[in-house]
Order: sequence, then structure tokens, then C-alpha cells
Amino acid sequence: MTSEFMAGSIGVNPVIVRNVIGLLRKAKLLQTQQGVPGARLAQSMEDVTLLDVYQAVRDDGKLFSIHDRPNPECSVGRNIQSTLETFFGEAQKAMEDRLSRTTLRQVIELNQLERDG
Amino acid sequence: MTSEFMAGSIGVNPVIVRNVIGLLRKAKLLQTQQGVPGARLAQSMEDVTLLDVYQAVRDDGKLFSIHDRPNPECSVGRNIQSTLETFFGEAQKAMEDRLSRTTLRQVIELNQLERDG
DNA sequence: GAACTTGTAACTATTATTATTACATGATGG
DNA sequence: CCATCATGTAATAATAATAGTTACAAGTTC
Repeated sequence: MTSEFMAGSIGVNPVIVRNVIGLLRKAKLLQTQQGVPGARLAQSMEDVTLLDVYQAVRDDGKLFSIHDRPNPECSVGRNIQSTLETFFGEAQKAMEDRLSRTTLRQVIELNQLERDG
Repeated sequence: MTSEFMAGSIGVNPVIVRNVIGLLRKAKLLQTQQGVPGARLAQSMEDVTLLDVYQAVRDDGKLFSIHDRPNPECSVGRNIQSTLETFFGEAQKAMEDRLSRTTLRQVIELNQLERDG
């Protein structure tokens, strides 16, 4: 299945597909060979979690972005960033922990279950 | 403290501040009066959680957005949305649960601790 | 080597965000 | 009472972020 075919089915540009595949390859989730159509899993479906995919695909690591030029003259602005990062980090960790508990296998199995009845 | 003053300190436009305050007011987290400078908490700091603030400020409710025009001819695309929504929903819930366990009071206390200690 | 593929860089278009302007509505103090 | 200063909000403009496109080098296959 070529990137062109996938892109046609999904309804996006082939380059988008190739770029995403490239990210997944860098994360060692997929393996491809230049000039050879298609891509295949580089790991078993049991070993790949949604967290792996999530981390492979996003560029920045932060779920919440924080105002980047607080006023150092302001007693709140001076250090609110580190305070918020503490709590936001906890929230992001909770989300990632949950993602890490779902494997590709589980996704596919639920998908087939929902399809077949 | 006027929206103009806050905006100047933060380094953004006053209208941005007023709009955010407007969202927080709609969520009954702040109370303001037209023509009267400033805004004040509409609830005690112990009762307001980061989840309340998060939900007040974001417009859409979804943490993860899913491709909106999958190919119905494709055995995967046909129902992958509902499958992913299941797992993404779980992840979002985990994140929101964590946010809901932190109150404004806790944020302020940690902020002061980091500043003074 | 002709006809395919992937991989990427450079560029363009589109969308989303942020900022600005303008003004209606309300408060306040002399 | 009215000049002055606030908020609230809509309409518009400017900017930043994202998505899409084009182009082509590099690799494969038959």
C-alpha cells in the first residue's frame, strides 16, 4: 500500500502521509525502505502503546503552553510559570499514563469488535 | 486593578484580558461589574479547581482531534473514529481528573512557597 | 534504464490566534 | 449633571501556526 494510495483513501496529500510515516519511523515504530512501497510495523502490536505513537507524532513535549514573557516586576508573574508547570506536568503525566496502558493490539481488537458487531 | 493595567504587566492587549475574564465570568469563576475596575473571585479559592479554569477557557471540549473525513470504503477508516474516541476519551478523563484535584488555593500556596522559601 | 517508489526541502495557501479599533454601557467624583 | 474612566463586545486587521503543494533527489524493480 503506497503513501499515494493511503493519502487518496484518507483524503490528504501524499506528503503528509510520508511525513507522518517518517516520524513513526524515527521513533522506531514503523520500518520502511526508500523506493519500496508501503511500511510495516517495526515492533509487535502488543509492545506499541498509544503513548509511543503520541510521543512520536507531536514535536513539542508540552500539553499545556504557558505565557512566555511574564513580568518579573509582578509578584505573581515572577514565578507563576514554575508553579503551573508543576501542576500541568502532573496532569499531562496522568494523561500519558493512561495512553501507555493501551496497546495497538487493543485498539485493533476493539475496532474489529465495533465493526463486526 | 484594571484590565489595562493587567494587560500592560502581562504584555498583551487589554481586550485579550477582558475576553479571558469574560470566559471566566461566564463560568461563574469571576465576578465583575461593567464600569467598575477589576474582577474578583466568585467562589472561594478552595472550591475552584484547575479543571474549572481549564473548561472555562477552552472552547472545544476535545483534547485530541480526529480526522473528520475518513473513507467509508476503508475497513479501518469506517469506524476507527469511534474506537479512537474511546481511548482518547479515557486519556482526557485521566488528565481532567488530575486537574480537578488541584484547587486555586493550592496553586497560590505553592506559588508563595516557591517565591519566599 | 523506464517507471515506479520513498524522503525531504522549499514554497504557498489556509486557518487560527492575537491585536487593534470603535463604540455602547455603566460607574464615579466634583 | 457631565466629564472621565471602566468594562463588554463586535468588527476588522495583522500576525503566527498549520496544512498543503511542488519539485526533485535517491532508491527499487523488472
